[in-house]
Amino acid sequence: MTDTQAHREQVHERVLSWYAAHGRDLPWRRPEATPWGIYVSEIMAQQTPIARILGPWLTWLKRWPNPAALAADPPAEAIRAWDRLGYPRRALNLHAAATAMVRDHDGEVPADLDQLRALPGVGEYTAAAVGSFAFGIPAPVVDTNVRRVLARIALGEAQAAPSLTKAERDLAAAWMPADPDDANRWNVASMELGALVCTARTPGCGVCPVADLCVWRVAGSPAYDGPRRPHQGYAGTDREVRGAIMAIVREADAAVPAAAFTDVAAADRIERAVAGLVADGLLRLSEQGYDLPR
DNA sequence: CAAACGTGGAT
DNA sequence: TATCCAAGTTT
Repeated sequence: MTDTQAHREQVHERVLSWYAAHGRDLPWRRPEATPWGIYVSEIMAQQTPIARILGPWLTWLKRWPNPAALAADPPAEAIRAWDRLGYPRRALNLHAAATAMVRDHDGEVPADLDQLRALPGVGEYTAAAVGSFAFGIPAPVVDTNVRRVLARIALGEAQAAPSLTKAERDLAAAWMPADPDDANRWNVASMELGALVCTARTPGCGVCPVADLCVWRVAGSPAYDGPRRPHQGYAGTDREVRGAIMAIVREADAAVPAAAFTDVAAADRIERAVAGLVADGLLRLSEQGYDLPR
């Protein structure tokens, strides 16, 4: 009974109606949301909890309602507006992508998977997500939520492997409903199920619409026995130093001298972090010191 | 392919 | 307090 075509269709039905009743009313999901708004939401959501991007998204879209508006401002403004969302290269990428949209796509978000994928900061996931949510292209959207949902429902495993495998891509593709509209709804609905019910830490199997169809659940929710995801530390890393330096430069009114960073860490670590930030284009060295790119 | 890349809330 | 985890991408 498990993982047959009939099983999948039953799961589709239940998850789609669950989403219709319980999906969140996020601003980029509303009918009036533009491809640009959806694009910005996807970049902001990379490795970042949805709750944390809500405010910044509203601010961002009000200030830069379309790609041309953002492209008209210097990258420094995008980096400042990004504030503490993390991975500030995403702000730089967003600005560069807006510039590319103006230059190559008539100021619009391209409605094509390959053209999306060619934009800076857009990988396999984001291209599929923007394609599906903004343009109705029924590409499999395989994010961390979908991976976990499929691992449990279809494979009977508590969690997905540490990194996306070809087997998982194939599985996600096989699970796509044949009808394009259903496929696009399945993308957002299965992601939402993973975000709200089929969560990593304490899954809400008691309220899950497909608990009785879940291979993992039916097997008694066995513990994960595969390889663990490598632990990503932060304290003592260059990332920590880079973050502290960027915070100082963001909040300064003018270029700051290197001396402004001395309290952040040991001199050699500061030197390495600054060099990296300059190489990444997040920092610029002028006569007066370091500032954001213009 | 492994490792780098920010930040903060939850357990 | 320590670790985990969050709509990934790039090199």
